[in-house]
Amino acid sequence: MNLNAADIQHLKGGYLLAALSDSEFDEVLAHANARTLAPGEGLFDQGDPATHFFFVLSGIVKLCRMAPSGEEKVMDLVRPGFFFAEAAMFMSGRYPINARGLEATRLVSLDSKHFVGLVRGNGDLCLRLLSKMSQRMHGLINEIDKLTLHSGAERVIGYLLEQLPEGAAPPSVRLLVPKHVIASRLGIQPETLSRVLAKLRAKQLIDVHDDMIVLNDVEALRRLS
Amino acid sequence: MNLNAADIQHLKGGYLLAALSDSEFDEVLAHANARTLAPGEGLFDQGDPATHFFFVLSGIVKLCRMAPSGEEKVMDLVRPGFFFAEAAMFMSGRYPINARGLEATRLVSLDSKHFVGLVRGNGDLCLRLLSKMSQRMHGLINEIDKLTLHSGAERVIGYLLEQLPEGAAPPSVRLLVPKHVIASRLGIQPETLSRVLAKLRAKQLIDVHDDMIVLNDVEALRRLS
DNA sequence: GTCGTGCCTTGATTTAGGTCAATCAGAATT
DNA sequence: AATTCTGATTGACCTAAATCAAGGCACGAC
Repeated sequence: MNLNAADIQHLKGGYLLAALSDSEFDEVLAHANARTLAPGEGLFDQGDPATHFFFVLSGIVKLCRMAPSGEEKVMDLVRPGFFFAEAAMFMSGRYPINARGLEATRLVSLDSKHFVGLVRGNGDLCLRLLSKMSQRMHGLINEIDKLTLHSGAERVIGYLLEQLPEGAAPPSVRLLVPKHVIASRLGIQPETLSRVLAKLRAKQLIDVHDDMIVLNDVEALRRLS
Repeated sequence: MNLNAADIQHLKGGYLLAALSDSEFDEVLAHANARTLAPGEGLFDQGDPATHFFFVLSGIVKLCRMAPSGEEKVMDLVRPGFFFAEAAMFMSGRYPINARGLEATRLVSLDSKHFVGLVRGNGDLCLRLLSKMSQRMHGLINEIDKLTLHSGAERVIGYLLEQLPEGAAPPSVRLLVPKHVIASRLGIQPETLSRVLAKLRAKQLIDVHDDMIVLNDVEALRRLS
């Protein structure tokens, strides 16, 4: 086993496992392994059998799909403290997307089959899972209508506001992934993202210093969302 | 109780309830009511407390969201034999979308709270639910990248192929909802849908007779998907 | 140093699709 | 039959964003 005490504490705090008793948690741990990803390294591909689900310890995992043209669309960026691929576990057993490390990343790999067995005997955990999944579904529904109902500029502003930490003064966002990745996440081209930011800067609504963006007028931005 | 024997049979065949024992099913039935919707009549609105989930007996239910501008975006069209709003049940307790009858519609309304209580004691049912929800999540993920990666024309073709019944000869699709509703479903304007269909017709790929569309070359269409 | 290489920005051009408006057909109402 | 209404179609136009292309700037390698 290659997880240290801090990792285990981290993992225990994750949404899905918080409902487990100590003995259940230990059992899950017995079927868990730490793993590292190099920048750009693939973890699994769309269509692979969904044998495991994962928890991010450090770094960032990119969940994306490939268009027939070869172009890739980023579906989600998973940060430390979050699970991913836990939904595929109950399905036909295939991952619906690709997962790859965006930078050097450490994660925990958990055995799907074993976990499903555990869930079968634990109603509370089961409900927690159901809630978690429907939460993510609402997120996806939101995503869909943002993509269809809102313009590129509105999506950019929405993303900035989402990323804004609670009481940060001055209100600012640090982009911890390259801009072209954010662009893909928002369904636009890097050039468009660049232009949108330039426009917002021209209107004095934000200041951009490299990957640090200061929101000068959160209220005004929220109105434009 | 205003459900007849055929309705009950229909309901029992629905995905979520097939896993129930007879006594459990009867219990659910005791908390169920039939309901009718007039064309355009609202069932619930985005933000309403999610007290019930539903099963469509006949007609079509439109699940949609309102843009700030007042324009509506159709998220899904629910046909007879399918459940909806079952995901919201486990969540914060608010519906994330509006539901309204697209035409005269009969449906069964089921008590969420009661059903959640039932799930708590039934591991099998729980897993079935989890599977069902992750299935729908995959669908939503697909939807997202169709919207971002594919052009309007491609989405139209994809929709036609989806609607195509299995061994229909000649391969044809009957549009059972108005074209402007389909357009919204696909994230385009009615005019654009009209033009796309006109273009496909010009290329001899389809024939349009009112709401009946004949696919002359399924293979070619699939290549364009 | 200088040469790459990757990432971002900026400009010029093109294009898919939205908007506006006119027309038309079918269904419903008088 | 005349009339309004609703939805579909078509055309003319416009706009947001993609695409193509050219630098700029920081970084590491040599």
